[in-house]
Amino acid sequence: MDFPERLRSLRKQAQLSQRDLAESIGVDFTYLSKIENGRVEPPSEAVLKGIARELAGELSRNETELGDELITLAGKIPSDLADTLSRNPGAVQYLRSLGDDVQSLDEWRRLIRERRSDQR
Amino acid sequence: MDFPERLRSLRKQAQLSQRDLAESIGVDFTYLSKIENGRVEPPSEAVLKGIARELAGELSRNETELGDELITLAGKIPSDLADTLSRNPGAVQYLRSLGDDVQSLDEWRRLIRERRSDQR
DNA sequence: ATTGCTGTTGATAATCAACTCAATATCCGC
DNA sequence: GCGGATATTGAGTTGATTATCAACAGCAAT
Repeated sequence: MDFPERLRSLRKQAQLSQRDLAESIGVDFTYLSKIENGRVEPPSEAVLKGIARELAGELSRNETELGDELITLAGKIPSDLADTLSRNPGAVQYLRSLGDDVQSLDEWRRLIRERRSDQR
Repeated sequence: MDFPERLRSLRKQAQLSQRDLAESIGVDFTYLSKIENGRVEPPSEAVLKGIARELAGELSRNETELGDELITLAGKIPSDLADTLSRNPGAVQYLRSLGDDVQSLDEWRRLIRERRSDQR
């Protein structure tokens, strides 16, 4: 599911109109419409986080996690993570060392598990 | 060393004038001047890669690696890595799982070594 | 003291991202 | 099929990003 569909689906699950959601996050409702129809690029991270904040409650979901879902679906990198990356040049090298052969979601999950077991 | 200083230093090592370098990458030389003096933000990734391409030869350095150095010094994330990250939602989770306790360059180096030994 | 190279600066332009506003269309219960 | 809520569209605004251009200054060799 792409970002526009996903947003519309989540908003409907939360039983909010475009107007209601838009007003609660402080943007014009016509802008939400365009986003949901893919007529414009996904919005800024600030708006995405606003959406996550409003929807998380209604949907009983963790706000940060929902934010990350929306942000990555929108093709962006959460800015706190981006900051970590650009402050740590080694991190970029590290990702390059992984990048080519770690393409699937499962591979990333495996890395997380490995790391958890390392720490024990 | 910050980005402007580093760029000037590399350019001088390569024995190129601002004019020469600028022309070879297709920007105005006055723009390079401003960049080296920190009068403007570091340039786009396209320009940074152009710089890396031209300097790598002169300095006998790997072009991609030099590009990464410049791009991260400029406070950006190489776009191919950014793409990998946003196409792999798990990668964001993975980085979150590392982020807090992997702050130093040495830690990232250690992760790279660990991974290399895993593969053998 | 002029020529030729190098670097710096101020003003300004082009492009793009992220929106808003006014108008119009669609849907839905009555 | 009317009225009120809801959604869509086209045109325009604003600020940031990413540069260019014209002008000028320092310096070194001729």
